[in-house]
Parts: sequence; structure tokens; C-alpha cells
Amino acid sequence: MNKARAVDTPDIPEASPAPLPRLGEMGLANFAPYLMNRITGRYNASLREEMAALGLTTAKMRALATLSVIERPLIRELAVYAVVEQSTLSRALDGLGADGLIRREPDPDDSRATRVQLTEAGRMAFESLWPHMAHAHEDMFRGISEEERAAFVATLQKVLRNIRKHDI
Amino acid sequence: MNKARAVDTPDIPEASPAPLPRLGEMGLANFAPYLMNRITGRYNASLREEMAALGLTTAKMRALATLSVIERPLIRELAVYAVVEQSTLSRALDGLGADGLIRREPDPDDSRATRVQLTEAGRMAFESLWPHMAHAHEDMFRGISEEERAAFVATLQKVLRNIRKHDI
DNA sequence: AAAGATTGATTGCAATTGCATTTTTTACTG
DNA sequence: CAGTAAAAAATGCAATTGCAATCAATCTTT
Repeated sequence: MNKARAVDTPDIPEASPAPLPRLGEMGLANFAPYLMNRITGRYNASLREEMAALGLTTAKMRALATLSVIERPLIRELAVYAVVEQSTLSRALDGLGADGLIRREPDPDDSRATRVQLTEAGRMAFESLWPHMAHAHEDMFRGISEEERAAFVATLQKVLRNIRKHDI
Repeated sequence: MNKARAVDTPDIPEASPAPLPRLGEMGLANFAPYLMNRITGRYNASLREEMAALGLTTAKMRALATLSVIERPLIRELAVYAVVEQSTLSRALDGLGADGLIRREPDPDDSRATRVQLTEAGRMAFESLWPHMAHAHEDMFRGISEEERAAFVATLQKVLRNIRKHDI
């Protein structure tokens, strides 16, 4: 009856905070975080086969991809860019190092810190992965105009700026 | 040398497949899958605290959220909507069932299949989670116009249609 | 310049996850 | 309609993951 009352008699409508929309009203298909989770889920799944062939986990793959673009980052920076927990990344780097795909180097200026670098073998491993990533990317935007893509990416960048915790 | 040849002498340029852009050229910040991973990573992380308070894992949370919108799906359908592996979902449902948040019911028409339903307690659990999800959602689009949001979601929907495997 | 606070990275441990397999039931095919 | 294939869900098991604690080095503050 509490419930019925709450629904039937909005006693203080003007004092109530912003009326929270309900998920059911807007629908899953209009909820951006849901859509992004679905999309990235499938994107990542589509790469899993190639990753498995190279003996890579998601964390290792992301580290490789990031290292192919960012030069000699600190491990903590790499963790942010690659969207991987630091402890997870630490172990991923162990594996990549054992396979000779990356190299850890002490930072010259801060002896707590470690920088990471792709080896030649690591670069080659990523090169063999990249076509599949590019292909999955192509698939995503099939039939979507260049303008729409650009606008979409621009919004993604704004959103990331809105919610990121680190300013990298 | 095979490699060198391929690079140096594009014998059949008109037959060569689309020249693959390099990740380094376009930059991480313009690669949509990367941006989406960063964003969903932070979105999910921002909910982890509330989830932990309710004793939920990501899989359980997604199942709850989906069940709040989709009525009595089959487990296999729920797995697609919630973007969770079936085996993972099966165990997540075990946990949710033990906590009395969901109920499994045999499908009347197919005795292999099981349908899942939110209990009243399950609905309340989701209700207590939803404000945080809505808030994280608000944060994402802070300062972004209604038109831009709408266009963004429309593109997300197109992308999902492009890459989804199931037609759910 | 010493003590405490902070930062970078690793590690112990438990828990979540994913793959492959199994079990049960339904669908298909000759 | 018998027999095989396929689908739905659950389970065994190994591996990835995340949290918390740890170790080491630097920064801060008085």
C-alpha cells in the first residue's frame, strides 16, 4: 500500500528531484552504455580467435596494441591507456616478456618506475593482429557515411573526456 | 625477402586489397573500438562499488538490468542481451537465485529450455542500482546536446546491427 | 634532514570467467 | 519412425582477473 500511495499521490511534486527516467521506459536499445557494452563485447569476441592463435589474452592484446602507438610508457600509464588493472597488466607483461614481445626497462629518472617497450617480435605480433582489428572496425561502420563516423568519434571523445579519471 | 618484395614492387596495384591504415597513423584517440573500450571500462568501474555493496558481479548486474526490461527470457536469450557467456550466466543465475533475486521456470513449450524471471526482491535490488547507472549515464553526456546524443545513439544502433551475430 | 605520506610496481589469494564437455530434449532426414 | 544431428542448459576445470597487502623509492613538511 505504500507503493500504491507513492504512485497515486505525488504529494510534493515540486520538491521532488529530477524525475529519474526508468530503464524500461527508454528501453535497452536506447541506453548508450548498454549499446556500447554489446558492441565492444562482440568486437572483443571477434578478436578472441586470432588472439588465442597468438597465445594472447585480452590484457596482453591491449598492451601490445597500445605499445604499438605509445612510446615507452610507464606501466601505470600503460594501464590507463590499455584499460587494464595494474596488477593484471603486470602479469600480462610477465607473459609478454617471457615470449620476448616486450621489454621492461627501469626509468632513468625515477627508480620506482618501469618503462615498457615493444620488441621487434612484439611489433610483428601486433602487425599480424592488426588486420583483424581493422577488419572488425570496417565491419562496424559498414554502410555508415564518413560524416557520420566522424561525428560519432567526436562524440566518443567528448564522452571520454567527461568521464575519465586520469587526464591521459 | 618476400616481405621486401611485397613492399617494394607493388606489381599488381589494381589487384591489391584496400591499403590498410595503420593504428599509429589514425591514433588511438580516433579508433572507435578503443574509445568505446575506454568508456565502457570506466562506466563499469564506476558501478563496481555499488555492485559490491549488493554482492553483485558484472554478470549478475547485467542479468538483473536486462531482466528489468525483458520479460521472462530464455537463458540463452538473456545471455545475448546481457552480453555474458552462457556458462557464466548460468552460474550468475545460481547466485541470484540463491539470493532470491530471480526465479528459474521451465519453459512450457520446450522442456530443454528455462525461462528466468525477476522476483520482487530482484526488482528492488535493481531499483537501488538504477540511480547509479542513470547518474553515470548523465555524466557521460554532460554538456552534449540532445541532438548530438540522439545522433550518437542512432549510430550505435546501426553499428550494433552491423556486427551482431544474433538477431536479437 | 627525519618521519610520515604518497607513488610505482609486484604478489598472494580468492573469485570470476571462458572453453570444452556432458546431459537432456527436440528437430531433422532418409 | 529409427537414428543422427542440433539446441538448451549445466558443470568440470584451468586460467584470467581484481582486491588488498606488500615492498621499494620519492616527495612533503616541519
